Amino acid sequence: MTNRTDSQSQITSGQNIQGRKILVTSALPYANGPIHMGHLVEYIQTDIWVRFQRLIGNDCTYVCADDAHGTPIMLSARQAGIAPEELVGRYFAEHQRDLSAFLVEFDNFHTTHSTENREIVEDIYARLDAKGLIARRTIEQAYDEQAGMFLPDRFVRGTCPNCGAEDQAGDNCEVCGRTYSPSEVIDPKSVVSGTTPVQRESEHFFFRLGAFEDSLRDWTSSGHVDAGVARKLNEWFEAGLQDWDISRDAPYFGFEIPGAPGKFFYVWLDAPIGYMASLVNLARRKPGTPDLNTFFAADSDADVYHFIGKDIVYFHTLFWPAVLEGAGYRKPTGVFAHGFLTVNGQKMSKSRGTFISAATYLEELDPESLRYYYAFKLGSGIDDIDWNLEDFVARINSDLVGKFVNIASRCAGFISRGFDGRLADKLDDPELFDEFVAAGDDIATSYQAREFSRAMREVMRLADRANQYIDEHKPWQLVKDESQLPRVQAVCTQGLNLFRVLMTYLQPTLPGVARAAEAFLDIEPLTWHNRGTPLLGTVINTFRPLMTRIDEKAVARMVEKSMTTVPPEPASPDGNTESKISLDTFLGVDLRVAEVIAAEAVDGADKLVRVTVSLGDERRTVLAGIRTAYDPQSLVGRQVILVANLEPRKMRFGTSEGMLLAAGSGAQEIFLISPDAGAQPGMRVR
RNA sequence: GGUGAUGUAGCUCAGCUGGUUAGAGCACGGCACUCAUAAUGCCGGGGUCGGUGGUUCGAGUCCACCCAUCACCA
Repeated sequence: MTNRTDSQSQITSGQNIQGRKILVTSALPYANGPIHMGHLVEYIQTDIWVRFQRLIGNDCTYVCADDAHGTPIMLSARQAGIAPEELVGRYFAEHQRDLSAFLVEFDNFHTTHSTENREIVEDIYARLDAKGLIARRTIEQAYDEQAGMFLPDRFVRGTCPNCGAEDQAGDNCEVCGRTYSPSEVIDPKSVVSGTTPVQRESEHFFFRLGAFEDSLRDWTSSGHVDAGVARKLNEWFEAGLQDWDISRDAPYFGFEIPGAPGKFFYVWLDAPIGYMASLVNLARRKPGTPDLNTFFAADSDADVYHFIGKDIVYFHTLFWPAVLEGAGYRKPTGVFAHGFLTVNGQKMSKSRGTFISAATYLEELDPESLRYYYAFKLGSGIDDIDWNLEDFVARINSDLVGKFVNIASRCAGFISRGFDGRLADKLDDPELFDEFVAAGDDIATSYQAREFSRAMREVMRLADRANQYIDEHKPWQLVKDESQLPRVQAVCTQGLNLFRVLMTYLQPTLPGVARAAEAFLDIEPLTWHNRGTPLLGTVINTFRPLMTRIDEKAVARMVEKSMTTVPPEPASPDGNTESKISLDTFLGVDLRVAEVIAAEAVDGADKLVRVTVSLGDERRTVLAGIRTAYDPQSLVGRQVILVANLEPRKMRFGTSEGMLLAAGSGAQEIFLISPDAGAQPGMRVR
């Protein structure tokens, strides 16, 4: 970077923020699932920032793409019985539909599975290789012989070598938190085929990240990332930078490495390059738009900003800048990381109905409500933000409808009814108007620094002020006195002008409302610069509600729709029975009255009984470890309680489709639970 | 396990480099108004700023330890 203080101030203080040529990206959504509320934090944050840049007159290009490669996509497609290209194609359309419904406005949305991306990836790889930055080494990796493929760490599961917890991922244990390699796992199983993987050798290609340590230390400490991220990066520097494995063996959905048959580029190499590919695709489709060199040439003086989640900081602040530098490109101006979304203070959960997809949200609620709520919560840091549903309803109804839109709503009627929609020729209180205009400087600084919550608070403070102003002058009383009519017109013109200034400030956050407001006021698109010129003497249109209140029932319906019957998460990883669960968690367990219609001892297992139960309209087979206490024959005809939505569990003797509730410590001490007389098979227990 | 972040009124959050009686919005109580999508305005109750100890003339703000929650560990 040639100008350290300049780029630093761009991030932190909001100075020198105009007259820039800017490229902005959001991280690429993985083409393996729908867009959900967590994704939207990032797209909405980025979109608001981009719209702000354009509003103040910067030349801002916003690109994104689907991240289409990698093992999970390959396996999902295989499971669905379709080609990966087809799977990816479905999400490509769906992702764009959902994001655009939330008013996220890309200049281009491309895919990493594209000719542009292949060209750039191959070119960058060739440049790195020519500089001796690619090392080749043989490594040992878990291999699934039945599926005929090498297994990523997370696709191996087994017993933790440290604490003995069962069914843990191949790279770390959720119970004790220890990290390890898949070869250390006890009794490992492939997630793909269920067989035991073997260790097999393969040659891999590595990017020599360590060669960039000095450069990266310099880059990360000179204002291109926020303080919290810089602290995190320090940890990694302390640990030492290791070479980065950028190749994967066939079968793999991705780009084959030129000159290395059967070797593919790792998805995380080609994903960020997808930013470039999207830009190039845009330039090819629309002549006259900026091209790759505009932003990425080593001597480019344009800005490049990446918005990402905190989980992928590593890739964007170490690998990516190093790859760029190694390939002779410039490094990003800023990498902005945000936190995760929690809902009602907890991780999004399918069983609680808080794992909400964009599509489900849109069935019930207005996208701009979410944009405002996120903006109200977002700062520049990597803290998680919480979507508290109750607070959400109150916030939108009170801030947006009760305060902000209300300013226009309560003034418009007087102007329409009394003055044929014509505004007064001068403001009633120019000083107050100027105050509103002046506040825009701080608000701009907040937007620029991604302190959206600060900006929203300031706008709402002004909205309160505007309502106070109207209340002080009481046009509804003035209107009763004929001689005061000019005052009525002036006061309401003032109110509408205050509204217009605030609408300008909210335009990045509420672009749809802004468009409707422009139509209502019959004005050209709002800009930050023309906000100081009051709207006088013109005719406005009839006011129509710009936003409507949220009905909390709609929120409840959305949660209801998002609820899926999956087993609840384990109460507590350390097995602590004292820990509390929520009512929702408990209700996630589907307990049913069941009648035993057959039971037999399982050959070869001295504890198991194969129990067939009826739920009325459905039969289940359960392998129950109760033989030490019950004679199978004695069970037939009695009623028991079945955990009906337990994930089916494969055992050596077959699959168990549920669990019977029983008290006791095991062995002889097993006491099955039964309902009182009168219960019918299939009845829900709660 | 290591590292990091967070913990301020019922809820969601501000509190910059330590400085007079700790703030906002929502919720709640009272009053006023009736233009507005039962919106708005005024007044009010409510917090030992996670805990303990320390530095300081003075700490929500700095330090140490502890507790809780969350995240990251290529």
